[in-house]
Amino acid sequence: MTPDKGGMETGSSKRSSRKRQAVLEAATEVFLRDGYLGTSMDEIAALSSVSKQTVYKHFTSKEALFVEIVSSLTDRTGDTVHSEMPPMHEVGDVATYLEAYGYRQLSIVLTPRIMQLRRLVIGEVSRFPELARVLYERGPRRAMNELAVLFKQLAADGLLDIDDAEMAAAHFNWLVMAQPLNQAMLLGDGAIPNPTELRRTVKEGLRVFMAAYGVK
Amino acid sequence: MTPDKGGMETGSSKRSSRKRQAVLEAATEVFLRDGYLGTSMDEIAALSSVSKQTVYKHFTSKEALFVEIVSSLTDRTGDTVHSEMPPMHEVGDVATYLEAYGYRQLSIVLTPRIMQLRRLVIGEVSRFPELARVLYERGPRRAMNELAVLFKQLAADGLLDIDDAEMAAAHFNWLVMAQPLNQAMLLGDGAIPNPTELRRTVKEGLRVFMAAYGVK
DNA sequence: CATAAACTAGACTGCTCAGTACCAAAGTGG
DNA sequence: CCACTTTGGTACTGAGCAGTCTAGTTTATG
Repeated sequence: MTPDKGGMETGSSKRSSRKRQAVLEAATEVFLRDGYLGTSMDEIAALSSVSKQTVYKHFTSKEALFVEIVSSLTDRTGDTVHSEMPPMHEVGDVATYLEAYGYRQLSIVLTPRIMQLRRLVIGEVSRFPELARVLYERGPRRAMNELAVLFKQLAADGLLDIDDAEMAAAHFNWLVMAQPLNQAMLLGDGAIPNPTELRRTVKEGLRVFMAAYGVK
Repeated sequence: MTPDKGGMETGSSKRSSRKRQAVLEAATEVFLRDGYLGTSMDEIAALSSVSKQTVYKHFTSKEALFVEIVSSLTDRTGDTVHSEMPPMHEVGDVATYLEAYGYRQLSIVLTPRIMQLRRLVIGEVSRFPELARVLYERGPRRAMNELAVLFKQLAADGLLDIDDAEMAAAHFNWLVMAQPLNQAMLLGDGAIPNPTELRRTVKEGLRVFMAAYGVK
């Protein structure tokens, strides 16, 4: 038994959690690069400068390590996307706000690391359906839900002409994201557009959106 | 040497090509189900009721077999999508034509087999970048190119108000496809919408498109 | 029926891998 | 400074896999 007396239970010795962190970082890198089956525990141990024994002290199995890493990445990404966006308290007009929102969204999602995560999870849908479901919920689903809430408010304020807020959210989301996302998905990280191109994508998508949902 | 006298060179003996076909079908099923690394050549041989030797007589390696299967599937799918669509010789109005086009597109792409192909290829982007590139070219890229041609014509005829036909093609394509595609991609084949829902997706996407690109 | 080609069955090579066992070395806490 | 826990290194188990090889069997063909 560990001498776990009383209160704090942060992480026993400091060394242990340092090692754990090293394993997590190395495993993240290798899994993202080579996929689940393409990754070996020996490689993870080597890259994290840790013995295999230690890896198995912190994580019960390859599967557990994989699930932990993907879940953690998914959570952190989702939180990054949906943090600190001024809640539309009169940032000017609707179009300006939506343009900033869309550009922000795009530049976060179109990142090599996040694209690799998406590819990894999609490739493992049949082996780890839960991970894919979570990625969907915390990714596009969450974004569209929050957009729908915003759109309902804007419609109530007479700033947008929207019947079905969920549908409008999907339209906005994909008008902005779909083309660069799907392109980079298949053509690789080298096909991630530069900021100038992303700006244009957002502007043009927003133009279409406002033509359909803007107040005349 | 094979007694290959003179003209025809269809497929030497008939048995050989039957076996070859059996291997292709079995391999397609297994690769789509278990992925590249998750598939073993023994399993393919067993499922096709053929000896391993015969598998290797027809395909030089696992990699070659995989490439052949994915390429073939990609080609056939691309051809299916882009075949026999009446070339808009006055099918009525533009909206009706585009709605039929969009629905057709959606119902072909949102099929378990094609979704699995997409997932498979995306999961192997780093191992087989060529396959992903080809899937992109013959899939969305090709669809959008042909749409752009159509749009240029329609704009010239004064039936649509379009500046950038490529951009408009991307908008139409993703307004219709993005939501159900991305959803089914991550949530699995059980999340493929039924025809009624697809109809609605197309109608609503088209509504937005026409609001932005229709002539007033 | 004879001959050559294709096929089958299964063993086999050489390799990789997940997970475990063992022991010595090093860090930690009192 | 001493007991105790955590590592490191490494070898090992048991399994799977790509690809080859051998020897015998089936099939097509003239």
